[in-house]
Parts: sequence; C-alpha cells; structure tokens
Amino acid sequence: MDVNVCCGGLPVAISDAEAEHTASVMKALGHPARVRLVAAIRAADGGEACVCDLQEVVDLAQPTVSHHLKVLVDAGLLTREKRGQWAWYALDQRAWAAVGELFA
Amino acid sequence: MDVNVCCGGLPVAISDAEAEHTASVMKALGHPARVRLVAAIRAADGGEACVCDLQEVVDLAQPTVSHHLKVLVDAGLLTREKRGQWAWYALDQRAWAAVGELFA
DNA sequence: CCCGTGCATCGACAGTTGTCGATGGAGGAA
DNA sequence: TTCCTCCATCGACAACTGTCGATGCACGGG
Repeated sequence: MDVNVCCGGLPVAISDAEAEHTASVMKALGHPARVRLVAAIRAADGGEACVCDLQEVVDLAQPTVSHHLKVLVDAGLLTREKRGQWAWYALDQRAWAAVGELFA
Repeated sequence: MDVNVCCGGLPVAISDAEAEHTASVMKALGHPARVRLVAAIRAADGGEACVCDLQEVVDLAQPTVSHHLKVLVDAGLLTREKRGQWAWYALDQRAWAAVGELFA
C-alpha cells in the first residue's frame, strides 16, 4: 500500500509548443534594456520610434541597440519598417495583447 | 538649423527600477521548463504541488527542477512551504496579477 | 539508534547571451 | 560622382545560464 501522500500525478497543463513559444516571448522581455525599449516605443508619439531616439533611452552602443531590437522583432513583439534613411520600430499590438491573455 | 527629422527625443516611459524588476520577472519565465512548472502548479489540485510531482512534468533531473523552482521563487512568482518531508510550491496570486497589469 | 526518502546545495562543464569596435551597405545631399 | 548619416552585420571576448552527478541535511519509520 502506501501510495505516496503527495505524488499523485499532475494533469498536463500546457503543450510543448505553447511552453516553448511563451518562453521565447518572455525571454525577449527578460532584459532591462529591452523592457525600456518597448516602454519607450509604446509611449512615443505615434507609437513608433527610430533607432537614434531609442539609443538615448537605453544608453548603449548602437550595435547593441540594434541587437536588442532584433531580438524583440524576432519574438514578434515589434515590427520594423525602413522609411527613407531611418528604421522605425513599432509595437505589434496583436502580439502584445496575446501575451496579456496568458496572465488572465 | 536642421534638427533631424526623426530624432526629437523620447519621453521617459519607465524608471530604472521598474525596468529592472519587470525584466527579472520575465527572465524567470523565459525558459520552457519554468513556464511548464508554473502552468502545472496553476492547474494542480489545490493550486500547489511538490517537487516529486513537478519532476515528471518537465522530465529533468531533480537538482535541475529544484534550480528552476528556486528561480521562480526568487522572482516572487512562487511560494515555497515545507510540510513534513515535502516542499510544496504555490503560485503567488498577487505577483501573478501584477504581471498581467503590465500588459493592460 | 540506524536507514530511507525528499529536497537543496555544491562543483563542474558546455552552451548561450550581452557588449563593443570594426566593417559594410543603403540612402540622401551637394 | 563623392561625401555623410543611419543602421545592420560580423568577430571577439567576458559573463551568465542550464544541466547533471555527488553530496549533505532534515525528516519520518523501523
């Protein structure tokens, strides 16, 4: 006898793909500079900003800022649009809302 | 003259402390195993689970599971209560709700 | 008392990430 | 054309992270 007091087996709560996707989005937001970048873009006039503005926000070298922005774009949180000489970044509203759903 | 077309300066959208704290919570959720652990605990009977149950959920060695749980506790997302021989982990509802607020 | 069980910590190692300087490409201006 | 500006990519290096086996500690049962 003596089935263990605690170890009764847990229900499967989430699929592998879901866990993987959620983690990738969270990881993209798991750095202070990237949190600040997203916050600045959200608060910016028109909801978008170019790299030269964002560089001041995080106080890092330009290649580093480009790197962080790429991480956020790859995670699907930001969109990038090249307009003339400048690259404009904006929040992907749909993806942002989807993340909020996870904490409902 | 010639103020740049884009670089007009951005408003400060978030404090250093906020960015740091948000990033630390997100980083804690930035790994598939930890996402699965939280999901399993949320779905578990009574909203809590011990390590021996959680170990099956993520299919990792026991020290690794302990490590991931510690990361989540340090981030404030989980609480740990030792009951007899077992350690029970539960979701910190307040912290969880606070994260959801960030995406409102 | 001595064992067994559940879990945390330690030590080591491979893999990943953050950072920067250097480079290069795409536009715009003269 | 030739320059200059904005930005992405590359290469290198330090720092951090994930993983596991070994160990240790506290508890409960005999």
